[in-house]
Amino acid sequence: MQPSIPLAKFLPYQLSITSNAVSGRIAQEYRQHFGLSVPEWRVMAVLGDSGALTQRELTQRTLMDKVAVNRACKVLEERGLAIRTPNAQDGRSHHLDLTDTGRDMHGQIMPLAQEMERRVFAGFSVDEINQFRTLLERVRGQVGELDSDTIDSDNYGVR
Amino acid sequence: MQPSIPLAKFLPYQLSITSNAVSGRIAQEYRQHFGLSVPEWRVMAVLGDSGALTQRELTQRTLMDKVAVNRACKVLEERGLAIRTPNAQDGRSHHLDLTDTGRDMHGQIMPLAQEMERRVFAGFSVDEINQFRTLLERVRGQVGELDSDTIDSDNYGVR
DNA sequence: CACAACTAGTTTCAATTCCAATTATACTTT
DNA sequence: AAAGTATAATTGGAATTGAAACTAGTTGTG
Repeated sequence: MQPSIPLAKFLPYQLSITSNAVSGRIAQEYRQHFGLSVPEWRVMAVLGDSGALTQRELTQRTLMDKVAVNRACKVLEERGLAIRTPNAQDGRSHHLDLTDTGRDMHGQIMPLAQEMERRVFAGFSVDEINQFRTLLERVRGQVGELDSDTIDSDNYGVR
Repeated sequence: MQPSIPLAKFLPYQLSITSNAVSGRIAQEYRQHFGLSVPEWRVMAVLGDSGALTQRELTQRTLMDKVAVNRACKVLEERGLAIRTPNAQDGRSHHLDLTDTGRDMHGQIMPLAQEMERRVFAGFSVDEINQFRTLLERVRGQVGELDSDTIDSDNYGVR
């Protein structure tokens, strides 16, 4: 029998708990300061950055589920932070954009995000941060590759 | 007004989507091959590694919610993969351990985990893997630090 | 143009997750 | 040893999530 890795050494586990810790902390800040959930925050960040978009485009850019995007948009609209205007090119969708209030909030939100990023990566050199970013991207690319083929039991454990 | 980072460049976001991609992929494998959820898998991994433990100890070692641990244990017991025996030292808790069947499955599970890890990090050098591990640990430590103090609005945006 | 196939957005429902309350036992203090 | 406090496990219920169904509008094809 092979010696089994302890869970704590298992990289996907480390990745998961680290990500949860960071996300949890950030979610807490957004909630406290602005009463925004993470999906709501993401939609605002993208809208503030690109101007009016459809939900479809938001779904692509945030990599969130379309249901999550839809709910976030609904909340933002109800709170008067965003507004939907009809899409002349396509009657099924609308353009979503920040209102003035929303744009104001966006102006406050982004510095908080940057401050959080700065704090979470405090003590990292610029090189380390770039390295980290690169590694994350490569991992993600790798998972994308994997998604085509499935592991079968004749196919693992042996090199 | 400060220029706002596009969401895609925001490190906590990159961390989150990468972690989700990896976790999602791994969850899928466990479900397909063994019908196990991630919490169930984690409990099995730890038990197979350390021998009998109480739920409290499992909660500590997996960093999961105690409810999640409790439910995972219940399922494992029902499936005959683990068994609870009374704890002579403390009548409130029991010792949880893998059954022979559970131990068998553990023997199959760990190679799959290792194969997944290998695939996700295929193309990484040993140095890069260690680097990545170290960076993750440092980030997590940093978030722990942060958890004591809260950001207030007079306190960010300015270096 | 009519019909089929497709897509954006929304709703519904079921599963999961998370918090708070509960129960049973253990420990501490007087 | 009785009373109060603390802790392990469990349960119940509310909130969140995601998959699939549904609606309305669009695109492509004969």
